[in-house]
Amino acid sequence: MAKVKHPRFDCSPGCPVEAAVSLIGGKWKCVILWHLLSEGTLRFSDIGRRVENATSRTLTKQLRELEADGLVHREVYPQVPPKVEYSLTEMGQGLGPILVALRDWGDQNIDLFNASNVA
Amino acid sequence: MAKVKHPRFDCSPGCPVEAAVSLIGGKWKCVILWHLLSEGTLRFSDIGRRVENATSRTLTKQLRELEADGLVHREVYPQVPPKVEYSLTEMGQGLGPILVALRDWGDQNIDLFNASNVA
DNA sequence: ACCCATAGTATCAAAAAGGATACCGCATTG
DNA sequence: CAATGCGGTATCCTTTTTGATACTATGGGT
Repeated sequence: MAKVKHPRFDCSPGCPVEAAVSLIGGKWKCVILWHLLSEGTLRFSDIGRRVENATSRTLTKQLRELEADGLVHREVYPQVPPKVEYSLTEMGQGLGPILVALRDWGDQNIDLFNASNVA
Repeated sequence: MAKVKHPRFDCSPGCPVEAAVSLIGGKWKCVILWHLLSEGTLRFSDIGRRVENATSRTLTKQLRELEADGLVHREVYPQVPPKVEYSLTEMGQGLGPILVALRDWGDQNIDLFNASNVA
């Protein structure tokens, strides 16, 4: 199910670390994944509301890539008005520890960012 | 010491997860960090040899960003021929758990990548 | 005298990512 | 009847990132 044809994937061939970052590296992907992880299934517009500052085009692209990479599941209900639900696949759920590790590190060091990020 | 003025940093303002990925998101940064973590101090050319496929210009940029972000330390020896050593700062060492989490996840799922990545 | 290694830089070009804006059909709501 | 929400698409543009290539100074080895 997963495609890793993103360009950013030719370090040490088959390097699992780069493989992983290449999947979560999009500008909004982590935020999306985080919300899906903590809130479960969400509709497109729900995600949009949680990810202010992202246009719907951008959001769509990020979600489609996540889907193509096998991290999220996209369920389309053939209704009008349309309804599309996004949720994490099993593989996507597995990202939990990574996101937690990222958050922990960020929390510990974000004061340094703010301190030197005054400009 | 750390600057987070990278563009990719305006999700939920101050989101620690995005802050972290924005620092390790460069194409070669994880590989560099990984080598510095497992091998300790390395010279520029040492890194270059471990990161085949990256031009020296690209390598320089990645390293300088890592330095500006406070993750690696750059020690210049005023010699000829030049000698420059790179090592992880304390903050950089703290990335260990993240890299391990990424690698673990990648290892568990990389077979899926290969399976569907035949093209 | 010649060549190589070191740690880059400079310039140009290409590609990839992301954003702005406008638009769609259709049903519900007012 | 008009406006709104839904889940996008289409088109264009700008920014960001990465790569290719050539070049630098110097000192040591042969």
